[in-house]
Amino acid sequence: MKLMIVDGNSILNRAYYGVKPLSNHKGVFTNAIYGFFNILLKAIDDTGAESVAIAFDRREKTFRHKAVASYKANRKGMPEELAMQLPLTQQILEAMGYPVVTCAGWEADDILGTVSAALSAAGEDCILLTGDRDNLQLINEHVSVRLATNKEPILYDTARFEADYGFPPKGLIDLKALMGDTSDNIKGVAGIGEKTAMALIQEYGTIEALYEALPDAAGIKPAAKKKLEEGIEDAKQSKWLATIVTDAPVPTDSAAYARKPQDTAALSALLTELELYKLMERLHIQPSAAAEAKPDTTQAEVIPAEKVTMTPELLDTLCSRTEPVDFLYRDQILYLAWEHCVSCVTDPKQIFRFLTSDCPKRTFDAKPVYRMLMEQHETIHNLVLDDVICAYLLNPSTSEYLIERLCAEASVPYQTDLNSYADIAALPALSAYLEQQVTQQGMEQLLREIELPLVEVLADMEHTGVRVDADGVRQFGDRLAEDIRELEQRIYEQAGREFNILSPKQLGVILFEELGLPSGKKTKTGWSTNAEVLEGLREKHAIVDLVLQYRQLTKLNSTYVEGLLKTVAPDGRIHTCYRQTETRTGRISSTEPNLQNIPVRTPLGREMRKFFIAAEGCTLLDADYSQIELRLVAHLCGDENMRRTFEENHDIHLTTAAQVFNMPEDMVTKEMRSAAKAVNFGILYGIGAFSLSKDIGVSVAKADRYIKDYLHSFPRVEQFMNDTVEHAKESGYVTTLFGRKRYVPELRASNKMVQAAGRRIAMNTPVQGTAADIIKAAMVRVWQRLKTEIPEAKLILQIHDELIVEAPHHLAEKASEILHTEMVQACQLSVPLTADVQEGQSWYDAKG
DNA sequence: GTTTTCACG
DNA sequence: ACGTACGTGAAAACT
Repeated sequence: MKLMIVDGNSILNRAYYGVKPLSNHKGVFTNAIYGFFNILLKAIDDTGAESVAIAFDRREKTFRHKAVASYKANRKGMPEELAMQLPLTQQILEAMGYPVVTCAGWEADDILGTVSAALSAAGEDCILLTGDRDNLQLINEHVSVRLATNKEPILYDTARFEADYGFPPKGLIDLKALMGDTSDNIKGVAGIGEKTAMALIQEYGTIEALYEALPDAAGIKPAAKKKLEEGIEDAKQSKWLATIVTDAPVPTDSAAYARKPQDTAALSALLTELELYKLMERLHIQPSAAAEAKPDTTQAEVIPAEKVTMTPELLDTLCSRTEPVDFLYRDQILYLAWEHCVSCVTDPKQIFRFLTSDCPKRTFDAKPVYRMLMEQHETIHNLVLDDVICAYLLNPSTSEYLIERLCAEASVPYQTDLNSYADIAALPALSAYLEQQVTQQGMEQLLREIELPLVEVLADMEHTGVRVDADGVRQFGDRLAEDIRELEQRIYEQAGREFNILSPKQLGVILFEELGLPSGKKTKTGWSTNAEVLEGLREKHAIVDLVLQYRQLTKLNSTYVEGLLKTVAPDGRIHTCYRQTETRTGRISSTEPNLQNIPVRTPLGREMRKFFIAAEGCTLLDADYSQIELRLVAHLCGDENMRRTFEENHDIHLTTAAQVFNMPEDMVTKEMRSAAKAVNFGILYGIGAFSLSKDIGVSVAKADRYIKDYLHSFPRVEQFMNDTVEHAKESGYVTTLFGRKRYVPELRASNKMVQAAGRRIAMNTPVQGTAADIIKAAMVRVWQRLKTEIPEAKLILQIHDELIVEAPHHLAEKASEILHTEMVQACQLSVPLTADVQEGQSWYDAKG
């Protein structure tokens, strides 16, 4: 019966700093808990431990023998976000049945020391799980330590320890006695650092042996000798402090740590409340519906759903209902729910009959249903709610929306035993809850006028797709392949050997070791070789430029040429997938393929756009908003100078430069304008001097000056940013002009870096998010007008601030007028919105 | 499965 | 000592 004893505090601590911020929707932090169980469960799997005990500190006021030296007095108190996760972790462990061991006045490592010493004395093996190297002193032939690190855990036994340190595990105590440990308030011997201490312990083994040999030790420098002599009392006291005790009053019989039965209901309730769904999956735990009473309507009667046989007459009745019917369309079966009844329809004709009937309908994720119907030139009639859209509006930061999870959060009973009917049976109550929440949080208009109508618009855009000249793409790819082969040879020549140019690791070896180029920035795993670093090395060696070219060409070839060709449908068009519940700001994203990042910034990359072409007899209309985000800043903060610039349609970067550099506009140079432009963009992201300086190639001090001057010139901008952050700190979230919400839990973190990121998020989201609201509103308006006035013209692409319509030549002018009008009128602001519309046979031509 | 790089707004 | 602007998605290398 092999026991694993876990240093709970140490593992929780490591998990907290190792896992990015994570919290449930109420702002309870969960990252440490999540990381803790990942480490623990992995360790149990890997080591095959048969029983597990988890020790935690209980550092009560009770003075213990070591208190005299103000033991660990300077160890900082845990950050609040970590402290709140500690009792939760213990509760989860207890629900799982694992023994949680604490002892008033003793620390977790004392418990590890005591139990492991007792077991090994009795000849029993055990494993210690910890993130603290101090515990390595406990290793002996029966005790090994699994050390959790930022990367792979290391399993230390005596042999591994000696290989790493050059002395037996007990020597670790002596090592600390000499070199000290500030985090544990152990001072060690003044003037003796890690290097010297290592050498001494490797030579002498213990401080006792060292001091005995000291008077006539020849190998020790006189200076070190003197320090050692003076520090003898410190060394002795430090050794005592560094020794983990083995006599804590805890059970030392491994039978005392047997696992108890798991309380699955309690475990499920805890994990559901914390929204730790990944962990629940790993533990095979179902989310629980009764986590907590919610302060709202849907507490509701738990009337189990009744399965009803569908008949033509019943379907008729449903189709003419005036109350909403919930449906789900899955695997070509239509599931229906109404008034505690569930049923299903399999006949395609009947499915169409229902979906195109007049009765109000609700579903979870309508877009695929629209897509299915559009194949038959049909559409859903009278869709009044889409649950997945509501769930996204309520919290856009969720990675995945599942009916079962949402039910758990909404306290809607979820009857797993209904099997394939479980989702549909839960839908009526879930729909009611989500709709009520959206309304309560002031997002009803956003839902009704923008997001819900947009579902059909996106389905239609996907369905229509965009025509691609696949042969043209292939030829372009062939040209690239030739150039790539040539570059490859020249790079090998320069390097003196062949290697994988795309491997950052191998490239690093070539550049920084073999060619001896100056290595600057590092990533977690090695040297950074990104474009920015390489740009700086261009002058130093001819290979660098070739590598940059190679990267550009291979990127174009694999991501765009090959990637795009894979997705061209038999109709010669690409039907991208627009994702409406993906981004935290409200933007739409595009996948399979991503058509929102087709190259444009370099001449070669831009060539790609020549292959996105209009259908026969048609032309492409490309319309983009001009500086919509800066206009929004002007509107949101109410700065009069900025407002006037846009009102009079002046060059914003030029007027900004004139303001910041305090001079008339005709004195502003090109460089000054481009600096001002960089500042303007920086403002949108929550600028920092460091990044701005890199961006425009001036000193950090100068960049800092620019920012200060900017904020001084536009005090309302600074005021707005500050107010937004303050409001977000109080309420926990930020909103857009249309009421879209995003929670910013980062602002409540104690880590300064995380907090700073939270401030930038809080400043940027209202701007980026409102721009997203506006273009979505424009899309709905453009789509509706095209549909009724010129149905031959189709909206086909959206690239954040740009819309593309495909229209027959003779209708292009009318379509262009609709596109322009609906875009600029999508929202009334204190500044005008402007949109430029251009026309061409290809995307390249239409964006000249 | 994670990391690095790079494409876009 | 560290990392350094917001929001995305895809491919290749690496563990």
